[in-house]
Amino acid sequence: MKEITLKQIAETLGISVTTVSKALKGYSDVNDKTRQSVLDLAASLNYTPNSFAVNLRTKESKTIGLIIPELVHHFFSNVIKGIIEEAEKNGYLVIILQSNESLELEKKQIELLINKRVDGIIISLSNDANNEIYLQQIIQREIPFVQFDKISKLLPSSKVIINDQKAAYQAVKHLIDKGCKKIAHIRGPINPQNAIDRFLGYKKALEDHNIPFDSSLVYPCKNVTFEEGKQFAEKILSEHKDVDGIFVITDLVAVGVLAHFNEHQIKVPEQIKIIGFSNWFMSQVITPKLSTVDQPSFEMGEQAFKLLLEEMQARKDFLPFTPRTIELETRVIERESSF
Amino acid sequence: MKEITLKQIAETLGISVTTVSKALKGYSDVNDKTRQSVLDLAASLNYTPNSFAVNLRTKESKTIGLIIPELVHHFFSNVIKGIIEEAEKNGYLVIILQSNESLELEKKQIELLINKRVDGIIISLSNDANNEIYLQQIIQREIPFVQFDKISKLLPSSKVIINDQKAAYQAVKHLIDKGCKKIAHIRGPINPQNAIDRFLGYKKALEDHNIPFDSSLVYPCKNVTFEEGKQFAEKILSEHKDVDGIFVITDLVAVGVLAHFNEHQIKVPEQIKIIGFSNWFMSQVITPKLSTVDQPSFEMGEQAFKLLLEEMQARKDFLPFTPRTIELETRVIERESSF
DNA sequence: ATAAATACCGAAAACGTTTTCGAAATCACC
DNA sequence: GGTGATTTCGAAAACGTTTTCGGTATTTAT
Repeated sequence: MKEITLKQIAETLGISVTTVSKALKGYSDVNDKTRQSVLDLAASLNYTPNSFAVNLRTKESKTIGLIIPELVHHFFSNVIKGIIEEAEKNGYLVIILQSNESLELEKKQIELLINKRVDGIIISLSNDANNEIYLQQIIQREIPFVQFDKISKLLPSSKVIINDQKAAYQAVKHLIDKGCKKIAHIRGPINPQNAIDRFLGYKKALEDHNIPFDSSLVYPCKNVTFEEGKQFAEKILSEHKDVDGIFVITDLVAVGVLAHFNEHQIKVPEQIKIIGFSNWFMSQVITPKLSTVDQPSFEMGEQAFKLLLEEMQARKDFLPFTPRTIELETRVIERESSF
Repeated sequence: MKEITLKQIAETLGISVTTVSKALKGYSDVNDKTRQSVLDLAASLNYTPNSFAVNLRTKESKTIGLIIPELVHHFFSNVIKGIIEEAEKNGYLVIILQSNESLELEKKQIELLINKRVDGIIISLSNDANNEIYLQQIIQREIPFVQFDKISKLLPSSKVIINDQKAAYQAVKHLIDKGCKKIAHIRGPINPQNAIDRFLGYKKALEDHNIPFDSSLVYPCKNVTFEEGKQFAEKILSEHKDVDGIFVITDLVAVGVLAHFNEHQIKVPEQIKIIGFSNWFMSQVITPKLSTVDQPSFEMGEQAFKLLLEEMQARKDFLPFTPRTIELETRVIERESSF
């Protein structure tokens, strides 16, 4: 069971390696008959080119790298799915790494991918990352590079994002429209851009509707977990009895809030209305069904790969490339938790 | 910004490429001083070996392929996480593909991975796959190969599984112990081995406890979705009013059942007790909390990679390798839905 | 002093492909 | 039959690394 090579085909056919290669690659300077005999033999031997050699020769591997903070997460799995499917359509494979929200790991993984000489890199940053040198180095080395969701605005690369500020604004406005007067916000960690933007959207919606902003109504998550949702729900109840609405950074945490309220006979939406973020599958399954902001995760993955492909092709053709940013639409989904 | 190569280092140092390579790889036949100068220069130039060339020369890429039926799935994301982490520890990267339960895609993807010459393949089969030729070909070509979860028993490869029959037996026995007399089973599709085994476990538990097996109490899923759970819940109620227990193939479907019962004021566990499978995170969040069978998904991933590594190393050293099967432990988790 | 052992280095082949460039052979045309 | 165009082919270089093998030069032992 030895590997079939061009050389073997050439020898059994009594022609040169060059001609075999050309025949297989559809060059015009090879006779129809010889081409046919090459194709026939290659097919019967089940020949496939040695990709290691092709990589070396062509300097590309048709493989891209993807780094995400956390794999086991509805939003990210959907993005990954979008990336993989779009990549496969275009003949690319995807190597996935997860940073576990660790700067150290993220750095190491980027170097890993660069050393592997992937054709491009897609990344959603860990919480603490920002304008780190190891990120700038990707751009300096002219490696095609796309950020999505959790991005560094400073880094001049292509990006796929939603307008977090606007989306949050609409979510909070929805609560206000439903009659809420005192709205708390369970926000994400301090650093990530999208947590900041959602917070700003929350604040602006209040101001635009003449509701005074009260910083004691803002509760920052550390790990963005179900458990934190339960804890903050309790804290909110004890610190601000008259809160009648909560805008939560993401559905998972909002479900924690709901769980706590269910256990303590707090009526949602009668006493407190809740809206989450990202339209997790489970949010329409629990009781009461959770209102949320739909975030097109699968499409985000597709677009991220498309942007990367643009840059990869531009670089290959030595064309100039200027990064693009794609902003996807979101929409409020009204369900029982904010009726 | 040109790529640094051994040749460049050799030329600036006035020595041969050979010596540079040896110095970097710690060969003993190179003088300490020359080694040091090579290491220094390499470090200052930020040299990293061209992996395409290394791959070609060493005939390995330190990359493995992983094919799963569906990425957006709590169980599979956890397995993937286990595989990636274990692989990274050992210097391997992971290319992920998803078959979407399509035989066609699965076949194409395996060929893709073989042509990419990955060092090994880990797979969880799509529902319809069994002993297909394209699977046998992996083994014939002596590509290190591990199956997990949804496996083909006939295929002589390493495997990581749970004892589905035993686990199902224990789940049903749990319902019986709790007093259930007429237990329905919402099972998986006809083909996959684990659906078959869980069904057999269900049947055996009934027989061992003198409960007659009634095939009209078995409801096979097609797509194993939340929606199917709701539909079967309704069907069971209309066809068998006196059912007092249901064993469901997986938590997601069981949550659908619960949702339907909640909507129609069927009391769980008072009227009907329910137990699911795989200990999905959500199962302890919904009301009532779902009893289930814990399936160690992360560990399954770790073990799968370890088995693959064993085989990869054996092949590299031309040692004989006989496939191993690792069976992981499961345990029934009792929660509110079966009190 | 010579012989044998050791330390250090480099030429060269090999991995398998792609592509350039020139040569040979065939053809068309007057 | 001679010229030029066209068709068809292959030699060779290149991608960057690893490893074998032999050759000096130096050291050690006698």
